[in-house]
Amino acid sequence: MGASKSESFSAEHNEMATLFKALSHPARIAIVDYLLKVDTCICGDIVNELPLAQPTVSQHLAALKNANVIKGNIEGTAICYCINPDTVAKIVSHFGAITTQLKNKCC
Amino acid sequence: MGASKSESFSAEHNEMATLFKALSHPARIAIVDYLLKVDTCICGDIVNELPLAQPTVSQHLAALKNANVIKGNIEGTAICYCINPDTVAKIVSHFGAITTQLKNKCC
DNA sequence: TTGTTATATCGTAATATTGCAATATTAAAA
DNA sequence: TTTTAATATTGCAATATTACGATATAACAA
Repeated sequence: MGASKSESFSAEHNEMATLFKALSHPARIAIVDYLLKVDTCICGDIVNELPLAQPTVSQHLAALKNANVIKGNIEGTAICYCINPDTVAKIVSHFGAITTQLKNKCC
Repeated sequence: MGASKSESFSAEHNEMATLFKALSHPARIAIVDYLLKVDTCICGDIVNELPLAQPTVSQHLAALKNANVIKGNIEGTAICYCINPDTVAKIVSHFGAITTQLKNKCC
């Protein structure tokens, strides 16, 4: 015992948890932030923007890609990353629902 | 080496990452969901709602409380938990900013 | 005081995450 | 083809998370 008992929870709860886990590291938040700041999606210098070694950044990018937070297109030798607006919309909608439910509370 | 290099990132990035980490487990998503479903904040039966042992649920509640996602008031023998609307507002605002930035993109 | 109920803490095992050096891969450039 | 640049993968050590039995604590009830 020790590992997460994800099978015991609903698919929706697991999906949201996976999404938040992808965003649960400052390096990955910084990557998302950077992708939003840069004008264009065409970029291949994320490694230089972070205080981490190249393999570590590659791992974080893979984690974000795996959770559909970002998309990556191969552009010659480089890779163009950009935010996946669908995933952002999913999170926005999740918190929209929470906000609505909170309005009908006393708290 | 192996631990997170959080000192190397901005306070804001760390804050958001900590918030998302609190929501990065299906049990904690389920707890938030349950607190929103229940009519009143006065509740002390969260343990029975989850497929986990009492100490484990207690740990998850502590994690959510620690990240200010929920608030807990002692009510005799039981404890009344409820969502912290300020933290929800913080996340909503974070994604509001992202959504605005995304609108000015090509992607 | 003694029991009962609700929740927290401790200790520990299983597993997951983080970070990086070394190395591999891939595609364009020379 | 050889070199170069960008990114991915492997292997491994350090650390963090998850889960739970056992036990502690805290407040009310009898």
